[in-house]
Amino acid sequence: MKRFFIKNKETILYGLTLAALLFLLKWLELRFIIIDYSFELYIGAIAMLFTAFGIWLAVKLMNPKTVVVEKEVYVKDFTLNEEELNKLRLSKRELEVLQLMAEGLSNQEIAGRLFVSLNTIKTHSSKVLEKLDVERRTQAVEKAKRLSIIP
Amino acid sequence: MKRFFIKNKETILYGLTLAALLFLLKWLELRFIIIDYSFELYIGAIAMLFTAFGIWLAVKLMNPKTVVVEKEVYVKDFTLNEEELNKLRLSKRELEVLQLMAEGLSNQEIAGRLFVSLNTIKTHSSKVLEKLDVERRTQAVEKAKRLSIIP
DNA sequence: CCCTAAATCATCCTTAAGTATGAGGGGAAA
DNA sequence: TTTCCCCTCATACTTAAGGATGATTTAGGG
Repeated sequence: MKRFFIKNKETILYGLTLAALLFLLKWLELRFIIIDYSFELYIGAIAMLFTAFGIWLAVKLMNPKTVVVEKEVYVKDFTLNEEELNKLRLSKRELEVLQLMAEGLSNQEIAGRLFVSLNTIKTHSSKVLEKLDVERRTQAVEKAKRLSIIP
Repeated sequence: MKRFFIKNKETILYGLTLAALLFLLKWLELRFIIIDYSFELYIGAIAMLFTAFGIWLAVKLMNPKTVVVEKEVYVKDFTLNEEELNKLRLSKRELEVLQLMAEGLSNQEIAGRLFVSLNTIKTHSSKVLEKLDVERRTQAVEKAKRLSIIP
């Protein structure tokens, strides 16, 4: 119940405002008849009022622009950035290949180390480059280190 | 004169819109009298119209709200190991090439960055690999980082 | 002035890296 | 059971990297 109110806060507020305005209208209508205000003036007032209301509503609801400010944090030793690692969606094998790449091993050497064929490592390394959004292994290593995915 | 129009574009637009709406109102007024639309419905339409107008105006004119999000960037601290660097006897240019290698640049990109030909960079990089006693650039970068010759 | 190291560029060649695509097996989740 | 992802491997191809060698120019030290 409470959550319903919170969720629909803006809508309810809008409704209540309209209701309040209807009262105001009725009152103005009476005055309009009695004191003979000009119809145009009355409409003008309504227009002004709702223009203001629209502006208020837009200001309330408008999406804020986000500005990302990078804050440098100096660290001595390596702590795995799991958040970034999860974002990249690297498979276990792909991460292994990336780590061995970072040690400066060739694809052939990596294949030997993991007891699989050179072609398999080529497939993995291509996937790694793709997922890291780079074109060469040196870039991949640089980016992975920068993101603290590998030491 | 032209600049005046440009400068007050929004204000003029607002004025013209109001004028157009006055026409609309007059027209609606006639219909209101003739076909006997309910007064509340008419007011409601006006209210909706100007609410929308207000929203449009606000979106047009408002400076977007900015939200600053701080993103932490982890930077490892680096102190140059001059002793090791001297031992390697790398020339100034070779060190430059090594540094750009470490940033993940290709030989072609390094050539562009240093305003020399690809062949020149190939010569330099070969010398770097030789002096660092490695066979691939990934190894060179790994070793140079390990020896604290580059960050 | 001569010698040397550095920097530049070139050619020719080999090997490694990377791209594209397909295919088959296996395991986990729907 | 079917679907989906991972891992494996293969073929064929293009591009980048690396090795060997030689030439030219320029700046600095003896």
